[in-house]
Order: sequence, then C-alpha cells, then structure tokens
Amino acid sequence: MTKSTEIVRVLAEELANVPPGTRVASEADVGQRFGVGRAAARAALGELERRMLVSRIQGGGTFTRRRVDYLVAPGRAPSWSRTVREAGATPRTVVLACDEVPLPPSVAHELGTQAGEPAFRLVRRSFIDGMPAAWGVEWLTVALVPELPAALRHEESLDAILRDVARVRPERAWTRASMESAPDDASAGLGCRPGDPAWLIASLARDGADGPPVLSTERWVRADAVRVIVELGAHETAQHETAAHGVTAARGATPAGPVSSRPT
Amino acid sequence: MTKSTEIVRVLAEELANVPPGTRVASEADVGQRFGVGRAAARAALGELERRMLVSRIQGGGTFTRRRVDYLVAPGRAPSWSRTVREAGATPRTVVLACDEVPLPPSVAHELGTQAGEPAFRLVRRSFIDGMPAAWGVEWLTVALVPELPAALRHEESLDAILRDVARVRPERAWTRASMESAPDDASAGLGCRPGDPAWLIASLARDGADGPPVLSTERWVRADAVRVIVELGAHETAQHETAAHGVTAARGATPAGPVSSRPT
DNA sequence: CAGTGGTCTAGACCACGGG
DNA sequence: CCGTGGTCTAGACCACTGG
Repeated sequence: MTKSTEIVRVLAEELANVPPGTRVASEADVGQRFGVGRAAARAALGELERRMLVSRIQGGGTFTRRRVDYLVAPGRAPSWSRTVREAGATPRTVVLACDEVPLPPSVAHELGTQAGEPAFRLVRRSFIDGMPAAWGVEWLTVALVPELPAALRHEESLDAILRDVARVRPERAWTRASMESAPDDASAGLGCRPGDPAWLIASLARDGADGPPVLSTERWVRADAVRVIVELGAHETAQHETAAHGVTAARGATPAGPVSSRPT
Repeated sequence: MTKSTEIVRVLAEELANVPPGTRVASEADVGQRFGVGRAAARAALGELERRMLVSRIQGGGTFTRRRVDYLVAPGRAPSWSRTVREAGATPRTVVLACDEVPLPPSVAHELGTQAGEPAFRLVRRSFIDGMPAAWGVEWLTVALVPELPAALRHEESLDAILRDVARVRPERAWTRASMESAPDDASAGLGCRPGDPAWLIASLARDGADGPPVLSTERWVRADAVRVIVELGAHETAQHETAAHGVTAARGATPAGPVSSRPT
C-alpha cells in the first residue's frame, strides 16, 4: 500500500459524510498531517479529483463536490432546470448566443423541415449551484417561437418556454449519449480542461408522443458535475433505484458508499 | 502554454495515425527529446493515458490503444462477441464462476419467476484483443439451459448458447447505463486501478420482442477500452454517424486501424 | 539483467484567488 | 499580501516486464 493510496482511503472516508462545497485540507496540510512530502499529498488530492469527489481551484482550494443524477429515459421531459431542481440543486442557464440563421441541411432533416428555413441557433451554458456543468447548441425554427429572444429574458427554461409560449409538450423522440474526452471548444464552454471526461448528448424532442419534431440539441455535460444515467425500455421497477443483481447493491442518490459482494 | 501540454499536443498528433498497440516513446525518451525532466515527460504521457489514447503498463511500456464502439440501442442484440467482432477486434470471454444457486428475490423479480428457483450465477470476464475490458455477473434459470456448464466449454458467447441450445432469441427488454469510478471489486475484475472510469451496464434480455425475460446481467466495462453509445428512440439516420449540429464536426469514431499488434 | 513505469522527496517558480 | 493549486527539476528507490 503506497502512502498516497492510504491517504486517499482515509480522506475519501472522511469526505463521504460532508456536505458539498466544504473546504478540504490543502496540500500542505495533508502533507503535514500524514507526514509526507507535497508530491504525495498532491497525488492523493489529485486522485480524489479524478474520482470526482472533490473540485480543485487554483488559488482557491479544494472543495467537496456533489454529482447530480440526470436520468435520460423515454417519457422523461428533456429539461435541465427540472432535472437539476429535482435533485435538490439550483439550476441556472445563461444565453451565450441567440442567432437567427437559415437552418443547415442536417438539422433541417432532424426537424423534418426545409433547409434554409429561419431558425434560432441557441448557444447556452448551464450551471449547477453556480458551477458550469453543461454547454451546447440548440436549434428550433423561428416559426415555432418567434418571440424566443424576448421570452428568454424572463424565463431560463427552454422547456417552459416551449410549453407556455409555443404551446407544445416536449418529449424525447431520440437521444444519443456517449462519454468522451472534452475537445477544446467543449472544455472552454464547460470551464474545464481539455481532455476532461464529459458527456456528449444529442437529442431530438417532439411535440407529445407522436407530434412533429420541435427541438434539436447537442450538449456537452461535465462528468464530474452530472451522473448521467441512460435507461432504455420499460421496466416495472424503473423508478429511480438501481437494480441489484448481486454485484452492486442499490446506490443512494448521494453516494452512501458502493456495497459489493465479491464474486470469483 | 506549459511544456507538458505542448508535449501532449505534439504526441497526440503523432499518435493519431498510428495503429493500436504501437509502442510509444518512454518517459526518458520523451524527456530527452523535448529537453525536459522526467516529471514533465511523465505528466504528458499520463495526460495521454487520461485521454484514453494510450495504455501504460508498469515494466512494459506505453502503447497506443483503440476504443471499440459499443452501441446500446433497442433492437440491438446484447452480445459482447458480436459487437466486438463487428468493430474489427477480437473478443474473448472466460468463465470465472458458474454456480447453481437459488435465485435471489430481486433477480427473480427481474426474470419474472419465483425466488429460490434453481439458477446459474455466471461471473465472466471479457477481453478485447487480449486485454480485459468487461466483467460482471449474469443470471439465468437452470430450467432454461440445464446444460449451460457443458455448453460454455465449447461456446463462449452466451447469446449463441441461448439461441442454439435454449432456442430463444435474446433481445434487449431494459438497459441502464451509467459512468462510475470503478469500485474495488470491479477494478479487480477489469484489471484496472480502483477509481478508473468505468461503465456500469445493467440489462434484462427477453425472448423476442414480447417473450418472457431470459437473462439478467450487470456488467462493468472499462471506459478506456469501450466507447459506449446509448441510443434511445427511433431515428431515421440512426445508423452509426455522429450528428453534427454546428458545435461538433463529425469526429471519426475510432482511429481506423487494422488489427492491433498486442503489446506484451 | 536492463529498461520501464510507479512512487516519493526537497526544493523552486509561477498563476491565481481572496482578504 | 499570503495561501492556494499548477508546473517543473534533480535525484532516489521500488516493482514489474522483458529478453
């Protein structure tokens, strides 16, 4: 057992029952406490960051972090605000760009309309408890919500605007999620470093169960901010708990600690 | 621009068009080539590993790595062998344990049968090109395939056994995928270090589109070995390309390359 | 055995954040 | 300004892999 893994073990245990945002001991403190040099202390804190248990901010310090569960499933409304709020955190979304441009062919095909039709190209960044967590582009036709720019000044949630102004009921028609190393543009939008793990979630929403497409999105989501869970197909007990098949017991929303039975 | 990020940039560029399994310069070589100390060279190679572009093996060296695309979607057969083979790589699966035990209540509920019914609890490890990539537990009733232990001696693919011996046609009934930091038991099964990024994929397969459940699985998959893509809902162009909505240009799936030369 | 990556020390300079 | 994390050097020992 190396020194740093022992430090990781101890700190991870201590941090398990601490509210998110709590300050963690600095590198110097850890080094002194465990009687190791700065390199070993730094390695331990870096490992905690890699495990997404803490965030480290240059000049600021190290802080515990919470990961919000984001359940992507058929029938779940594709709404950032609602999902984050349901997790007990505070969502926020800011508009970086809202341009009226002719619809590119690929997106027009998604939306089932003509290329060149006037559309809004929306670039937005979303936060959880004030920390950047998502970023990306959303497309919708001008015809659907001509007053979008004005509406966005009073309401952050695109889902709410679509419901209240455009009078549609957005539902997931198609979604694709994958985990990538954030490229330069995405890491800039997410406020993280290039190469950090991030989700790429492309999605198409339609109006109701069988209505026409209304919204096409491609968003990057920080893996250390959001625990994306994709669910596919109907399931009797598909509410919010993890099925325990003998390997992993149910995990609470807040990491209560993975319980496992050893196979082999 | 720090020295190590510059080294990362250069090496990532050079490694982009190199077949998987190729040996990469050692820490000492990199340090000498770029005129930096070992720490900087090591940081650069470590960053490449974090980006899942290379694998580093103590005592062995650093090697380029390929990531296999694993598409999870309704209608796709839940078969490791087939998926890996379709990606042009060589699958292999070994049985770690095949015990006949009474079905636990939670799994019995999944399989739509009685708790306590005789069942096989299968623990298997799967490889891609000889490198461990997946590990986990699978459950199926003894009544379905009484001759499972014998069949597994001649056929690695559980999907094939279910088709040829049990005469069922496995289809995805329900699947849940999420990205986690591998706990100790999973990292041991996957041959990686605890805390490494890994997928947890729970799945229930049934016989045909409307048949009864036949197989319940919970498997861990190494994120650096497999690029899991979960797709939800029907889509006209849902074949295998990435939709480009103006943020992200279509990024090549995996650096197309022939079969890897194994490291070791 | 030599070469490789994994860990660690002691020390240094820098960039950044907050009082 | 001080304390924080980010980077880097030079050097050391260890664990592991390979021939």
